[in-house]
Amino acid sequence: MDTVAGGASAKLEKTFDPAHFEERWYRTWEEEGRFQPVGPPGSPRFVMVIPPPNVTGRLHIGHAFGRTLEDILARWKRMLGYRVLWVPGTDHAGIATQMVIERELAKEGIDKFDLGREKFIERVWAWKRDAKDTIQSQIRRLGCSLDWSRERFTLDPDLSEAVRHAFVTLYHEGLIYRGRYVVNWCPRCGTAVSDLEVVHRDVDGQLYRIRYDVSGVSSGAVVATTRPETMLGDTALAIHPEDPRTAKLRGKTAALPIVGRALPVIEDPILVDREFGTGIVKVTPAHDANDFAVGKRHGLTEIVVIGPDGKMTAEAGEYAGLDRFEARQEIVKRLQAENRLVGVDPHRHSLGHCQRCDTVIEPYLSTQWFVKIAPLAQPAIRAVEAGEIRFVPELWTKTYFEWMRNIHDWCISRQLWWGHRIPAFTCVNGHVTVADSDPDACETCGSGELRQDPDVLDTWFSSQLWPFSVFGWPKQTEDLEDFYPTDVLVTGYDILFFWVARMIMAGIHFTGRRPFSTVNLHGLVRLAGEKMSKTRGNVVDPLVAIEEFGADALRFTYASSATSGTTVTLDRERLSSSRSFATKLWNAARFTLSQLDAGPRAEILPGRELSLPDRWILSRLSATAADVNRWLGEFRYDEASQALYGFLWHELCDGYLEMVKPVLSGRDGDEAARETARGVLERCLADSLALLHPFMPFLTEEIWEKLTGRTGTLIVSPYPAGDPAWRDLAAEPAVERMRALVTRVRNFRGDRRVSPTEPVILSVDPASAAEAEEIRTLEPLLRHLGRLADLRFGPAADGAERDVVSGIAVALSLPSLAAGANREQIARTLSQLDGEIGDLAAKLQNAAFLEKAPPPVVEKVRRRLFELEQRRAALATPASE
RNA sequence: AGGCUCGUAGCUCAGGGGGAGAGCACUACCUUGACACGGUAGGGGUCAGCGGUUCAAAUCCGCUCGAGCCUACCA
Repeated sequence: MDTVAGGASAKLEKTFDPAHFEERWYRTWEEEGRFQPVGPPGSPRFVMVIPPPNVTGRLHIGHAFGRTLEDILARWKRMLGYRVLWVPGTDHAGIATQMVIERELAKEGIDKFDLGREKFIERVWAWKRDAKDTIQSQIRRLGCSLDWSRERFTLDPDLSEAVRHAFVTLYHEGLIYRGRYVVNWCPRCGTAVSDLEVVHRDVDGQLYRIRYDVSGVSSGAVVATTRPETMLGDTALAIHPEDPRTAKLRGKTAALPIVGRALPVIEDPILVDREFGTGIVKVTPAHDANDFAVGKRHGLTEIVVIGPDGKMTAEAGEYAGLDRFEARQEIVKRLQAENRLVGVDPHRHSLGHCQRCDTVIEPYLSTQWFVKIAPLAQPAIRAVEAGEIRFVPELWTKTYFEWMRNIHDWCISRQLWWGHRIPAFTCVNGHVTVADSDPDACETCGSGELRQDPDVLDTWFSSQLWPFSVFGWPKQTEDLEDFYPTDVLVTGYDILFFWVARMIMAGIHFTGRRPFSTVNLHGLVRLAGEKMSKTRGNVVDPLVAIEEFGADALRFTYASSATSGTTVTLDRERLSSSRSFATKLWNAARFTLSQLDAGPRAEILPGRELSLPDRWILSRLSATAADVNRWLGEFRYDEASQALYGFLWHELCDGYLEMVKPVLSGRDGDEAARETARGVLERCLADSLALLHPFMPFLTEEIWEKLTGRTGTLIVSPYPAGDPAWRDLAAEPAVERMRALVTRVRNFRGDRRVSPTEPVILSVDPASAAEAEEIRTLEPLLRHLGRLADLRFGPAADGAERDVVSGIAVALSLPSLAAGANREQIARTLSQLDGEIGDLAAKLQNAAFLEKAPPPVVEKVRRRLFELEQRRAALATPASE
């Protein structure tokens, strides 16, 4: 359909089909540079960086949720006149992506070691290009207004340079060190992982009690362990220095079963809990972080018996080559045979699993790189304490402090191929050189024989630089100057520690400034009660939802589901209801456009005489606009979308549209009123489109074009703030009273089970002249909407049913049918009234209430009691039939 | 083991010291010229339980029960 520019005469298709225009509008916006910041540097700006999705495959509905919220903010701020920049990009996601490629290779029967590091990395790059395209097209379909000309990838040359510079800087500051420690090791992934990448889960295991012989102590020493296979690496037994139960073991030497090694009995008050088990602990420094610390304190040997592949090492003697869990069974069997197994008890305990592949994590002694984190954490804690960075919802502040104040050093080296190679070079003499560019010679001894560390960095080491590396840091670029620090970061709370906390630390450390001022943490998306997660594979593609319901409906569903809680439930019913809402808007627009066949009229409003309904809907529009702005300012997307839903559907469509249909029909011959109503209608539609645009950009832009004749300009049109001059505190209650009267009439028919078209006679007996005047003004509407046979002023006629509505005494009757009053219904209402009247009366007899409650509250209770009593009196008066 | 969050209508969830709310679902009626992805009206809740503070508690405090999440080196 061709568009007609310059008038509001264009028609909308009868049926609403989002697929018809969504892609077209995205293309238009992009071609016209709407996603790029416009305006001179220094003018008010709004900057966000996307949380870069992993290039592991496709976007799932959780990502789409976060991006929708960001786009709502971006579009809102853009319409408010800010210079908006939202930077897109993707994350190489080291371990996650490497796993995906390994799986792909496995399908082809290829082992990555046969392929070799370089060829493997080539494969990943090829994969990455496809995945990036997929993700980008998904984000486009969602309508996100990202500036694609600035798209970044964490492995881009300049971003890699930033990573290297960060590493080198921290190293020279003494904040990165290399050392041999027990780390979390995933035998399947073949790499160390950080504490955060270990998922703890309770599992049912066994606690084995094993007797070790001790020279001079006939009973020996019984130790308890959940991991008998590690005993092969025992190098001591430990007791508490003040435990009388184990005092006889002091200074003795034990013999390690199976192996026969002599184990000193050491005393360590930190390791040994006197309350637990036998009070004797086997010490395995190479396979337990606590034992490692004890080993350091007591100078114990570290014997590695489980290798990086999870199999027993040569140190394990006859068990060498066995898988760690097989070895456990064999050792238990052997101990049993040797009569050393004193007992086995079921034992439920927490066990670490690999976040990526769920393999049981092995504490493994190896040489790794670490970030000394405490000096970085301090300023990051202070920034939040000082309010320079704010979390929304606020409750996350506590969680942040909790973690930051108990933070541990961060293991950043990964034994992977996909990622940023660690810029450390070791010479033949073992000296380490760390530099921004590859060194030719060792900086200590000048040796030219250098070998770069084969490991790569934890993905999050590069992600933490994202808010400034995307702008060219460490170079002092214009972009960095202009767009950093950013304003708002929107992300899921699940990466508060992984990413947000680390960005705050890195941002402050490297740039001296907080990376953003507000962190909006949203909940995690569940679909039909099922938990979403990348590794579980039950992800749902947002494109499927877009194809079925339209991007606008998906977005509106996200917005209205975005409560401040920790989970967001996405279900089909909700999507379907959002689509209905889109359809409702479409049809309201169709109707409005059909009334505006001679061009726009909103500008004629100033100086015109407005009817009560006109004043009412403009007042509601103004209030709604103010509310939406306020809610968005508080990141309450749910409240904002609800306000719009309520206004558009229940006030504009159900209310105003129905009220003005008689005027618009022209049958009453009041041309001036008709023109005014058209103007009001146009104003309401235009502002509704603008208000809804951040939530439903495609549909609103489509209608906007038909309404204004301006193509693709809604995205940069001003966002309605809610004109206070339109607030009308007289029109609102007047129209609402009238609506209540109409409802009462319909209700009356319903009680009597007569047709909605059955004429009813309504008598009203206003208490004041002002009220009478108000009702007379609204009389045509009351007659029309209530389908009244007659509207009479004065006391109730014989046979009528009496009531009080909004303080107005009314009487209802059916002229045609002698339908008797619905006694049951009335009796039920009366008993409800009696209950409430009793409560209120008791309140007013309570001296303490009268004395202590604020006068307005007391007054309110009085008024309400009065109204209820009026109603009771009216209803209780038997109609004189 | 600690910490956090949550228990409100059949479902999903807002609200949060003074008259229990929304959307969906449900019931009845309505082919009214924007819309049946519609309209009109209606039913439905001792706001998890117990105790406390208060003139007043769904709302604040404590405890109990239940659910979820996070952190943690208990052999």
